[in-house]
Amino acid sequence: MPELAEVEVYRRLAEQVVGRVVSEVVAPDSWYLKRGLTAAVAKAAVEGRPVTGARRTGKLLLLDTGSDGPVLGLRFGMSGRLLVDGTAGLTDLSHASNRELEAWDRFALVFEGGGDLRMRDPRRLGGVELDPEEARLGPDALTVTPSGLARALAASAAPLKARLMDQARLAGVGNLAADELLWRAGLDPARPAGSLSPAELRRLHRYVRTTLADLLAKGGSHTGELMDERRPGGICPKDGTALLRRTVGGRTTFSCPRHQV
DNA sequence: CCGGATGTTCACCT
DNA sequence: GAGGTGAACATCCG
Repeated sequence: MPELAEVEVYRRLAEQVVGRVVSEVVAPDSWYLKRGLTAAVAKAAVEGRPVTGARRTGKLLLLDTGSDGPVLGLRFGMSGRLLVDGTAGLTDLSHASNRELEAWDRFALVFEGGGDLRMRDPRRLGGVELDPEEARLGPDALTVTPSGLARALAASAAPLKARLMDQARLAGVGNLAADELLWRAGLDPARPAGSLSPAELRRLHRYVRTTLADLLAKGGSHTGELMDERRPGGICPKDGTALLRRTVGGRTTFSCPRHQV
């Protein structure tokens, strides 16, 4: 589920806990703690500290704990959700069931005075780390500049879609958003990333930003126009051509063989 | 029953 | 070095 749009919704939800003081860290699943983090270390690092900021770069949600405190980095994988005070940031799930089990709660912050922030993740593909290397991520796709995008694609033989989803070069574009924005931009996902003309680069930059903003405004990465056609027999909503289904950059990819060139 | 799914990381090839 | 592939995680759905 979570791509940039979903994580931005989570970030806005997390703003509700800014100003609250962490009374307890609940980390029952050691597998969910990444890069050597342990429950004991996490507790010692943030218990008693206030949450002072809720930021986001790409799909990484960052919680600040004061100028002298660590940063908590939250990743949601494909099935992770955020709940604050028992309320989920997203209830409109594309095809996931609405089954909810507390057994899937992998990490939580409990606050003084009540309330909590929980990560609920059935598949355990997400995780929590302390002081994530934010510099390892490329510029956020929602606000990337033309030159930032050009750098992400520069002189590469890799497929355009693979580069757009490379979080170290451009942060936030997931599989669904990549297909949607390339479809809107009329660009073939398998084109070598370095083969775009200056005009195509400008066009792509415009569609990266507007598509992600649009998906965010509609409430999720599954709200694109291409979503309903991501199935056998799907057709291009623009021209009715049978969509092409293939693997590009290791991920299932749908595109229109007529207008995406 | 089988295959695939909105993500990331890593080992192992070419 | 640059890409590509498959595995792992655990659950649900068609």
